[in-house]
Amino acid sequence: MNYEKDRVTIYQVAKASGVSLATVSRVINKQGSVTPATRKKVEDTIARLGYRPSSLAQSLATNRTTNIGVVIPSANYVFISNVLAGITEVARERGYLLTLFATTHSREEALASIEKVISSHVDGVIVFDDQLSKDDVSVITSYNVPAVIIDEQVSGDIVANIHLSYDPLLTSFIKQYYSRRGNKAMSFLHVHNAGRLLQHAEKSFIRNHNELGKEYNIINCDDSYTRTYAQFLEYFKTNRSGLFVCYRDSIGAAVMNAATDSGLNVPNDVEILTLIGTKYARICRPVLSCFHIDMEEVGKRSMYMLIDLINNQLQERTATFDATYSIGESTVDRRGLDPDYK
Amino acid sequence: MNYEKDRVTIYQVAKASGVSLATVSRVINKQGSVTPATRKKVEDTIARLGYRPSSLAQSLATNRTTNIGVVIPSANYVFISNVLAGITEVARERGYLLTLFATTHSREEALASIEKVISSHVDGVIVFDDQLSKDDVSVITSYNVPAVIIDEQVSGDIVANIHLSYDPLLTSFIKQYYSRRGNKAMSFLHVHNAGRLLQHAEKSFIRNHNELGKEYNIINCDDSYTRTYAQFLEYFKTNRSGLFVCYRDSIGAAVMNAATDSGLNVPNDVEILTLIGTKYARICRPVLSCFHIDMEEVGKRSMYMLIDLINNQLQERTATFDATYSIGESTVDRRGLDPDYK
DNA sequence: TTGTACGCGTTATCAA
DNA sequence: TTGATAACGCGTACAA
Repeated sequence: MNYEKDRVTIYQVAKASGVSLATVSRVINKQGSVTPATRKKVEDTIARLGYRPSSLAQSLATNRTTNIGVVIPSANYVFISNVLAGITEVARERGYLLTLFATTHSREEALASIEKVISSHVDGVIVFDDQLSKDDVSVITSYNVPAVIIDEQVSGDIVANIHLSYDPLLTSFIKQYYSRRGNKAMSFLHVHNAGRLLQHAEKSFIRNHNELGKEYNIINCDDSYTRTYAQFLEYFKTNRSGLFVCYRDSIGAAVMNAATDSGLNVPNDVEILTLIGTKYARICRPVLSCFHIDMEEVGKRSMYMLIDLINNQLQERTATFDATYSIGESTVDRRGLDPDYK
Repeated sequence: MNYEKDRVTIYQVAKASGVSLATVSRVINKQGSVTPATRKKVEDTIARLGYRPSSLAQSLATNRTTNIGVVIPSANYVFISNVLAGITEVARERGYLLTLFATTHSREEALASIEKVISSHVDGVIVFDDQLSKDDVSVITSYNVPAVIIDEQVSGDIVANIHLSYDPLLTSFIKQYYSRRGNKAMSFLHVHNAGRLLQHAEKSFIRNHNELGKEYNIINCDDSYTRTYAQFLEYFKTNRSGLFVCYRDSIGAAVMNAATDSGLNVPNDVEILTLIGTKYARICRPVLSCFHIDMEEVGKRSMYMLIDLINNQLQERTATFDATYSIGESTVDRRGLDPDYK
């Protein structure tokens, strides 16, 4: 194996086949007319020399990269990697490559990502990042890069939005809870810097309680199973009941296990609701009740929308995914939610 | 916002600033000497025009992309996304962009990915894919692309390997189990097409049993929580005990929950061991006993090795990650494993 | 059907 | 300190 082999160029292939590089270009792009004989001749030398076209040069010449940028927090959450899996699948199927622009919880780095997106010449970009505002995203589109934004409304000619709808479900959950026989105090687990999705849910939680004139708690906790588990082991020494609305399954499981391990009964003493439920809600005992959106589907859909956007044939610029209530064993009420409940 | 704005080129910046494009190039690359006055002049027009250098053209000219390719199965496993998270973090910290080459369980697509890796001009590649053999990977390095291979041994000048070591731990687990008081029949859960890692473990499982002259079972199951749960709900109607070695936490949880829900006691009737344990092992009740390697650390390490490899200053071409035994409640023995146990 | 010549947006070498 | 000019590897009108 020759590791020092320099990149074989189209020019070398042309020379070795005794044709011009234009002909080689026609062969590899399968367009324009080429005699079967010359085609074979060229294909043979391509195979012999191990020629691989430089996508860099191709992109520069055609102004297309067949690369899609994906802006996501590097955070290692299951629901994020689910979105990524969906994006990945469609990308593979449609022949796109994915460039990852990972952000952190730092806003500066998020902005730096935007610069890189613009520089990188991607054909389009999918943004699923809580740190970026509308204006930040507009910068991208102002450079003529089509964008699909998940969970944030941005307008423009080459933008599409995907809306993740949790609020109506949460509203009806709260209202029905109190109207039926909600006797436990409700607490919302606030996680610092966990992003827009959680913020919206928290606002909705508070608003609903205010409207109903009900007391509620906001409990600060870390976005970590271990620490939240420890925290609630302590908590349940003095508090022996409650309904807890949690961000992710890990957090919900932490509260639930802490309750169970404190000798409390779930759901009779303590109820748990998880906002972003994944398949891990089901492996818990008791099974976690959760709100659920198929994030892989969200990823697929955003990719399909983006491709249509790129090809200028996107009809509907907004897609909404409604969360559903996955009834587990960590809540008392098993009747489901009426979405039209007033 | 002007969406029709064409890409501003270095040439336009030069013209607008009244300098040559060579000077602009010096300014954006901060090298060569430029008068503070001209520098400011250029920087101002860059800001005014909203110029962003094309990384495409830069890469073509410098023959460096600052892009790292990542070849992983699109499969949506937690341990894979953990690796990706580790890679991502170091990439961000070191200013590399990531290009994702997702493969499926189809070998053809895996080979297609290799072609794309070569075409894409990445500065290096990290391969964590069970479908690719040594020879496939050698193709990449033969094109002068440095590579770090996870869980497969490939040799060459510009290759580094990361070895995930489960076998010794599994061996001592099995030996100690029988030498102490292992009275339950051991079963290995075989998942079709789950890749090399599981294959190795299965081989090791069988070899150890043969050496000890012990009976064992191989049980085929799907790589899905739901289906495996259903399967074992059925299974436990007739089989009321056993020790089950499972691939991932989901599978282990499926068997465990099926056992518990069948009125069996874990670990007294049924014991469970998970090979690739993640943090989700701990949210289960009982807590799953598992073998564990910090996959995020694996990702980070592979990135560090690759960067060193690219810069020609990698000392140690092989890194080994030894699995540790995370003792949970799904196995009877809580004494841990002696790695030197014969 | 095939070849010539130019452009894509940079970097880098060499003069000035 | 600056400015021409030649690469980098390819696509593509246009001409032959």
